[in-house]
Amino acid sequence: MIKSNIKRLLQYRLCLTKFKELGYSRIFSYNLGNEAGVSPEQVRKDFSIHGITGNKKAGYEIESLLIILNQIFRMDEIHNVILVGMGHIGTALANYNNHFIGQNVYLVAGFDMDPAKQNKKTGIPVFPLDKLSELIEGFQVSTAIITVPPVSAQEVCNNLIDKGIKGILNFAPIVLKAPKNIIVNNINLSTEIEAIVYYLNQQK
Amino acid sequence: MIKSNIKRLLQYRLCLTKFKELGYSRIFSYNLGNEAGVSPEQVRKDFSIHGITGNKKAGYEIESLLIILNQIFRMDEIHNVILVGMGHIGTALANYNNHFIGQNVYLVAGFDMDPAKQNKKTGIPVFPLDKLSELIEGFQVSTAIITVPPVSAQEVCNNLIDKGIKGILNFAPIVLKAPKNIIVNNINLSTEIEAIVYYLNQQK
DNA sequence: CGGGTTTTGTGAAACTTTTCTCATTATAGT
DNA sequence: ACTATAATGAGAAAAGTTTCACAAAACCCG
Ligand SMILES: NC(=O)c1ccc[n+]([C@@H]2O[C@H](COP(=O)([O-])OP(=O)(O)OC[C@H]3O[C@@H](n4cnc5c(N)ncnc54)[C@H](O)[C@@H]3O)[C@@H](O)[C@H]2O)c1
Ligand SMILES: NC(=O)c1ccc[n+]([C@@H]2O[C@H](COP(=O)([O-])OP(=O)(O)OC[C@H]3O[C@@H](n4cnc5c(N)ncnc54)[C@H](O)[C@@H]3O)[C@@H](O)[C@H]2O)c1
Repeated sequence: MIKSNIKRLLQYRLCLTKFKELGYSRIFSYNLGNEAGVSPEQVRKDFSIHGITGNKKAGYEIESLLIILNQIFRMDEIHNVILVGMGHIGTALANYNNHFIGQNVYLVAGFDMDPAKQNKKTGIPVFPLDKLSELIEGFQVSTAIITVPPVSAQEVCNNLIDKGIKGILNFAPIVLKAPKNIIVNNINLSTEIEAIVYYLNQQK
Repeated sequence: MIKSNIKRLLQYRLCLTKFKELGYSRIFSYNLGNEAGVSPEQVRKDFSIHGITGNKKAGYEIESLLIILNQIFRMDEIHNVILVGMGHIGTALANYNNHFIGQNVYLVAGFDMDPAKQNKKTGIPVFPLDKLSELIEGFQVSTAIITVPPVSAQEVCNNLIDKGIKGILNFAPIVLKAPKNIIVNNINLSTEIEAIVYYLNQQK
């Protein structure tokens, strides 16, 4: 019960917010599963892992579910995040800053080796790399997003870990190497598309 | 042996290209696994599922591995893809067009409801939605990327399926509902960050 | 108030994926 | 040519994840 359970809980949280906005106050595992694209049993198992219980026949109360989920994900604390590489993807993420779920994740600064990017107004202030230490300490940042070209990604990763970063979301199409105590999440958008193309070809 | 096996094969392919560029001609499961972030046994299992074999003591020949992987992923065929929603993420993807792995995935057109986006020069031509049918048929497109706000995503999805799209990569933070024969890959970038924050909090 | 219905919670079963183990064999060195 | 070595391939075991199945509880309605 590791990654997938956590990602599903975050999805449930999103769905519950939606149901709440629609005026619902209670929900059944069946409806939540339907919205989140999983089976009702999966929903109940996911909840039971975290000791979340509902009421037989009456399902779950949305409001209290959200309170528990917010506790699990520390939605009361602010988590400052930095972004290295203010190119296309980096800029897209920077502009999304005020949408990050629940507003408990904040992109506080971007970094780029290119001085031209350091002036660009992109939702967050952009700095040269020699300001890394200062800002990581100043904003108590422990999570970073890497959006530099693959050839520089490992070097940037090492640098970030050296400066105290503990969690990394990497968009460069390589698998970053890092000590086991560092949380690394590698996302490869090209692979996500290629995989769809593969499955479509299989169907034929 | 489903999604993860395929994603790993695509990653191996990327790593092998890199090793090839570095001048290597043979590789061991140990080295490939190391580069791709998995165990050597996993590499061999992944290969054996697709009937790929190497040589005892001498490992795998990179060139022939790449040929087989290219066959598995139909790298010889061109796969045209469209993009709906030319906002921040859509534009980032459009500008990445000529980098998509192996150059067998092409973004041929973007679509947006906003006429202002239809003029913008962003790597690919952008059209209004009423041109969907025409371009899907003209370019024989079966895969689409959805980068519209969540509130419009399901509607766009239905529209695309209606026009003949069979595979969808969705960036809107909802789980799209689609018939079982349609391949849907939902990516939620916010969740990817939130998950890292969660694991970091767990460590403390 | 009590029987019928609905939904939860969970242990067991089924299934999937990864790791372990080791016989086998290709290669390199002697 | 022979031997030692090093790596694969695959079956078995382990670990992880999802689905099944059903008892128990809460609610509704008569
Ligand atoms: N744009 C996409 O749609 C897309 C899709 C798949 C993968 N990716 C990957 O995401 C990453 C970013 O893509 P992009 O399109 O935004 O690239 P980009 O070229 O637009 O941006 C890269 C930025 O990183 C900066 N940079 C380079 N080296 C640096 C370093 N050592 N330190 C700090 N900054 C540095 C550059 O100045 C540039 O601003 C790449 O690894 C790319 O392969 C992007
Ligand atoms: N930008 C990010 O970093 C980021 C992060 C996480 C999730 N997302 C998600 O990705 C999606 C796109 O994000 P974005 O930042 O690019 O948004 P955006 O607002 O910049 O772009 C959305 C685009 O979609 C167009 N659009 C809206 N409704 C449409 C419709 N019915 N048909 C066609 N086009 C339509 C708009 O005109 C706009 O150009 C959103 O669902 C967002 O929640 C984005």
